[in-house]
Amino acid sequence: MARTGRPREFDRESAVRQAMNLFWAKGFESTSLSDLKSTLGGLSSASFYAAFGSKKALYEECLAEYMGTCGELVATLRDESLSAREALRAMLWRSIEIQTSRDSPLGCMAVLSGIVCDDDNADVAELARNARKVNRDAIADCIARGVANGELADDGSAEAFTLTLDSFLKGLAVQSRDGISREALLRSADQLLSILDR
Amino acid sequence: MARTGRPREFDRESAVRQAMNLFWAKGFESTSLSDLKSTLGGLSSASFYAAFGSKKALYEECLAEYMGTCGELVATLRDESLSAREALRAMLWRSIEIQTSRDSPLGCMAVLSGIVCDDDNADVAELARNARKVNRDAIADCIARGVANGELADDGSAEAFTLTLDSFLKGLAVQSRDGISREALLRSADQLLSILDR
DNA sequence: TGACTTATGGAATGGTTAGTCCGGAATTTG
DNA sequence: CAAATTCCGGACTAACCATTCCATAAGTCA
Repeated sequence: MARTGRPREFDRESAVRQAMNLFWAKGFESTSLSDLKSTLGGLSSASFYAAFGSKKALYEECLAEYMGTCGELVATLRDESLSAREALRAMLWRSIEIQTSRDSPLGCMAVLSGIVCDDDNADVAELARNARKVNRDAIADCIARGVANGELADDGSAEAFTLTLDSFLKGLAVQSRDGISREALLRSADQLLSILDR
Repeated sequence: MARTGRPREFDRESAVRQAMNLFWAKGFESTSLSDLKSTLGGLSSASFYAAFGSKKALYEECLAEYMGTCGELVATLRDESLSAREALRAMLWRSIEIQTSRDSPLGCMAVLSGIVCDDDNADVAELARNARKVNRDAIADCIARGVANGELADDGSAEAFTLTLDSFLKGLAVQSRDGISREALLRSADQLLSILDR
């Protein structure tokens, strides 16, 4: 059943992707409605609000889009065809590749776009925080899997290693923004994994 | 020679410290002039601009204050009475203590307050970036010192280790904001240093 | 005392913010 | 064809933004 009424003049999906890149690059608060409207093809306020509801609602959509594409690490971590160590390494490499890619903003949207906020945007900060927690939990699960199948030492260091990896991962967002090269970060990631060699 | 003219009615030094806490907690852009004026004792616009020049100038002062006090890690790293490893460990512990302290905002001001910015606040972002670089260079120097005196292996991994530590350190800012406990982060930091035990 | 200097309260600046509203245009359905 | 539905351009709102201005107050110096 086709939709009745006048058809939308822009592609909503690609608009969300463009908005995602804007929020990713500038953060939630520094991205203004007029930024968004002009980037998404010069649409009017009426069109914007009819299509997306509000700036916050669009941000939420963009963050979900990000976590389902560029920021997607969970699938790698859960890939049972890889050993835990291979999965962790693949996750780090994938993340570094995306964070340092020139085809998208530097760094990680979930880290950069919603840590520091005005009080009345606390809900935006919480969305980003939840997104970060999803990744942290997936890292913990991956390590637990390695411990369970005997691949990793069962010496009580699993929680610490989760945080070590996760902190490093989040630091990458800043390093990428600061212009540290992909190659240097990759070497650093491999060195970090050598913790498992003891 | 005493200053002439009507004396200022507030303590400029303590005002800078209070402003530092505000910028630290909320970032540069989310901290508004009215936030600042009311927090610094309800002073007027005239008094604010007479004392500090502009919002950006005050931010610069606050960042310098931060780097000279709470964010001060360079002195620890250069402490020649400590071995390189001891210095690195002391630096990490000090940083975690401050970033997770309840007596000041969570996380690191140099990381949180100036990564994501509007285009016309690019100079603010650069101030914060320079502050971060100071710490990174100090870490590199400390590791170089350890290599030079034979304490650390001279196997070409120094640059990677600098980045590994520095990325972890910056990730701490996010973890602290996300409510990760001090104790867990300290365990994680010690695990990270075990890279040196190979 | 009077000249000078600096700080203060408060009003006013021009610009931007997110969001609303309305009249008209474009489409589907009957 | 007419009715119903949806979208669009653009004017509009009310709040907030950093900053400036001015008359006045409170000091020092000679």
